Amino acid sequence: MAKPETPKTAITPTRAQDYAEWYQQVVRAADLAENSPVRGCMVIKPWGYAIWENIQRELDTMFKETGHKNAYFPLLIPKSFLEKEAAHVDGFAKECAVVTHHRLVAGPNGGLIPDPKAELEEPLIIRPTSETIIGAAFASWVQSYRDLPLLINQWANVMRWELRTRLFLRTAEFLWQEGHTAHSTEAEAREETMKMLGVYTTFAEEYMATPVIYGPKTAAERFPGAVDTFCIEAMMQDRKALQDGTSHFLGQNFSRASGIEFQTKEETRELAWTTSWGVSTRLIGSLIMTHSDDDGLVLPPRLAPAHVVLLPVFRGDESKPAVMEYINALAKELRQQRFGERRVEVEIDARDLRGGDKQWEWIKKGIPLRVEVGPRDVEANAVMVARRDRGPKEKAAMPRADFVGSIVSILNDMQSGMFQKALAYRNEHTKPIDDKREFDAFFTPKSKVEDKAEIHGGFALSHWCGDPTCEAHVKDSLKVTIRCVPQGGYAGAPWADRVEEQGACVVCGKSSPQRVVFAKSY
RNA sequence: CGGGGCGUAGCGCAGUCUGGUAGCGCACCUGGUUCGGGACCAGGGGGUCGGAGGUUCGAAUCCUCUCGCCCCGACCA
Repeated sequence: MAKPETPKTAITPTRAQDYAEWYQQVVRAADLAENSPVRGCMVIKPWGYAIWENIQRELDTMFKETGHKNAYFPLLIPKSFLEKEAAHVDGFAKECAVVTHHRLVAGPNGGLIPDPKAELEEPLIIRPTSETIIGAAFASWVQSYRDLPLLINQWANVMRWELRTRLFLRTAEFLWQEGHTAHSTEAEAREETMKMLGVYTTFAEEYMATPVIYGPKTAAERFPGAVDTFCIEAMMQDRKALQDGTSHFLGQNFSRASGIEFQTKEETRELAWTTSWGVSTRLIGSLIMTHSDDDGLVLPPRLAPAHVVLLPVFRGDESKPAVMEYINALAKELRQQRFGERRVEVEIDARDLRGGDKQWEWIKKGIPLRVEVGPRDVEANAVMVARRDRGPKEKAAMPRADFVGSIVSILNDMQSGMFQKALAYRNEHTKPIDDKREFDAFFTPKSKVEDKAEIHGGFALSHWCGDPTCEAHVKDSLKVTIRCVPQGGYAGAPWADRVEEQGACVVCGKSSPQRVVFAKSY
């Protein structure tokens, strides 16, 4: 009996059929994470966590190279701390988990209830972000201008009681890093803000193979309590924008709230200027939606948990020892190669599974290279190499020495190929638009099916007068927001020289100094 | 939190209207034939039908209340 309908793709539905469902299926097929019994919280599985560890390692190196030190602050924040900065309260109050008791007792109907006698005098908030608790520490650390700048980073989990969650993109608890710095001058704090935005841009482009547009947010999109928020924005394959990272210039708002004061050389007392900046496990969602295809995950080699899987092919048990010996030796040779700051990471999959199943499993997990080794290869001193950026059936025989000698350049080639592909896609779907009707049409799906609109839109480079009313109008009518006022990240794009043109606001027609990025977003 | 949909084996589903004591495909295990490949034959294991109450001789099925997930909206890294 022949299989009735062999699907042409490993992931069902495809991106074009149902992008949101495709995303979920890729996460599952690649074994990255799953929903946990805890509302809105995910279990990050080994393959997914390994990606996060790679993100962490590379970023951590970059933070340290720019002078930052890691530290750790409490998970719980006294409610009164959060109340210190008015805008901050407004931004986060609605999504805070609150700890009110410190003991459980047996309840009337069995089970446990919080002990009424053990209610906390002051509730504690599970940190949604740590500006206030770190601010309190900074206040006691900083006395003199000689104590500045203070350059701290924290790797931590935070919790925001999100109403609608999606694995990696928005979970109630997520992992991130938050940099917090304090400076003696505004100029220096602003410089720090931009420096870290630059670090994120470099990381996105060189490690995630993701082109990003960077620049300031509008006031409406600003971090609660910040003077200026800057971001890096990437385009997903459904052409929606995803913010990959943010860097905030906090002015003196938080130092005023937390009392971060220092004595200057001139013996005056001044408030420090602070910044904060962060990226989260959301980056993994970004990776998935930027690069993956209808056969599953595609990983940039620089962040892949492993670069190559060796798949032994046996013809009966008698060939097994020779093949395994060959594979083990090959693995050793490969691991001696260095790819970037890491060695070449090799998986050996000798599980007693059918070859086809194994191949597809690794395709779905997005490993960059699959290498088959069978008796014929042992005899010919060769390998069969398949690349994740090519078709699933496409493979090529290579002399073993050539493969070992060229694996690093193959991985580099894949890495840059992925960036170029993502860049071409983003540039293609970024359009200068001046006419309001064209703008509306750009963001309106053509299909009449309400719940499953086709992939449409992209980044509209349009003029905005700066009036929040015009911004709100676009948001209300089209669900489109201003992602950022572009300052860079688009050199060489066909439309690059049109960004800084003067023009007329696409909503009201008043004059505008430059184009901004409008898009639907995650 | 508002609107819609859905919770039945690891995954995908049927059965629910018209209560009668749980089934299909894939996955998993065993044996065999295959196999540089998303096999085939035979046999087998696995489910308190999301949870709690209720109606009934009898509930996956009817009623009430809950919890969770997905999609759309508001909010957001």
